[in-house]
Amino acid sequence: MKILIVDSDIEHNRVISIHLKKSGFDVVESETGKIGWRSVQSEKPDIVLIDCTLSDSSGSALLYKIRGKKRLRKVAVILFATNSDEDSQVRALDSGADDFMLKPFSPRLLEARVNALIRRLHLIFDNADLANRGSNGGDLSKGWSVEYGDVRINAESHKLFLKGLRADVSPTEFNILYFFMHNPDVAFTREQILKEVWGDNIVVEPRTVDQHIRRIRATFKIYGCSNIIVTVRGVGYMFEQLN
Amino acid sequence: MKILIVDSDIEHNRVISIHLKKSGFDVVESETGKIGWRSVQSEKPDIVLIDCTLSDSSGSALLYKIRGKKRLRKVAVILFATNSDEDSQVRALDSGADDFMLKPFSPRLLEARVNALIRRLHLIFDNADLANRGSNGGDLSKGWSVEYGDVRINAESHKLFLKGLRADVSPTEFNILYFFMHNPDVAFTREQILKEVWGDNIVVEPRTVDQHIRRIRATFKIYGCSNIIVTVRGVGYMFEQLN
DNA sequence: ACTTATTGTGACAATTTAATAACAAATAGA
DNA sequence: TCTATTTGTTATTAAATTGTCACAATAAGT
Repeated sequence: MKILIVDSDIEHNRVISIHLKKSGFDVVESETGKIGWRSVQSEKPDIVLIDCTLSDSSGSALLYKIRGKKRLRKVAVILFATNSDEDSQVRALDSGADDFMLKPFSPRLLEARVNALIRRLHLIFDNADLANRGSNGGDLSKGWSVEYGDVRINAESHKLFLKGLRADVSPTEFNILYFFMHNPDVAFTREQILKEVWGDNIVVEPRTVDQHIRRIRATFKIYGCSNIIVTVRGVGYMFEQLN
Repeated sequence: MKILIVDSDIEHNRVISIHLKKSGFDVVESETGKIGWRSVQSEKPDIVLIDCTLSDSSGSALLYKIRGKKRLRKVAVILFATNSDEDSQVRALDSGADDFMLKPFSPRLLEARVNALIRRLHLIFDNADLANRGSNGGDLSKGWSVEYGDVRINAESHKLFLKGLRADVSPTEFNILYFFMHNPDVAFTREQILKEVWGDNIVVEPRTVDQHIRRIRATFKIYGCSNIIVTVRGVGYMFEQLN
């Protein structure tokens, strides 16, 4: 397990680092947010520890950069702060941190929290096969039914109900809906949609997605359902769970 | 998402429960470790909150039981304790808890930590098993959001809320806001903003930033929000965290 | 007050992006 | 087979976003 520490407090840095190394972790250190950002990308750590009070850029800015990269979503992040009110603690967690610790803390406690995180990460790897069986085919046959407002979709029977009435949609339209309904309130690019619904290695023009969305919308309109698939300008489309 | 609370402190129990329910969680309560153990098996919660100081059996004993059952490995556990030294905190985490919180804490903080855990759970299931959680679920995909005063912004859904109401902004405006909200109280030059928001190698007149700021401000005005983006004369602009 | 530097404003053109429509290719059903 | 449906591509249209400028307003310095 590789841990990256981003902390400008060199003394604190050293204490933690030594302790973690002694416990068998692979430890890398950065003193500034800038270097930290580079290290995150090059070193590919499993866990990143960030001090919120960095000299050049705030820790939460680094966190936000990390969370912005899809490739880095899996890395776990623990934030530190020296003196913080509850608000900033909540904010830190809400903006994507996995844990938050108030300085000063003992290396032992840090290690305990790091280990707790690792246990979760292990579950991810254990379930990797589950997660990877994505996109095409297998995924769709599972699961029961999902319902949001007027829309109910049933995977097994491949049926779509609008306001309780059976509505007819083509297979691709169904798949798109199925995908969207399992990811409400997340905007996807056309490319992402293609990848998720069509499959990884299928080449289709991104604009094709527009057509299918259009057809789905038309069907919805017939049944008097409100626009459930919203276009997010500059991004793509999103299934919006009302309100 | 279903949460089971095991806590003999009824008052505390109630406060937490109400808050979590309001946030869309499915909440079940138990007052003793014995009942709690039965509930864990029957209710199949996603997350269990345990107060370490239960009347009949200690919380860590319940945790131990849960971790012993293979079927229950996946459930996340957060432990509470009223007055505990660091040692017991470490012990709690080492014996399998996902998180540990010192009482008293505000419901908001609890929710933030619960959400942090859920994000991890989501990564584990990676859109695949979410089908089974189905329909009624509150907003599972809350995603990463930042909030200051009247302003809340959500990266995944690309949504901006002002005073709780959905506000419409263009992509660039959104990006600027998103950037600013992750770097509160830091003044940036137009050049810096361009670099951060537009990208490294894109050539745009610095004064263009003014226009976007203007449009953002106009939107804020409509919703009666105070000037959040302040101009710093001679430098550029800054997102000011009100206080 | 005058001058200068800096920012706000409004109008407009250029650009980007999405909705629409029409059509060809592929697929499946009878 | 033939037909109807589904699917993907492309061109056109419509709409929204964006960048730029000239100029007004404002602040700062002398």
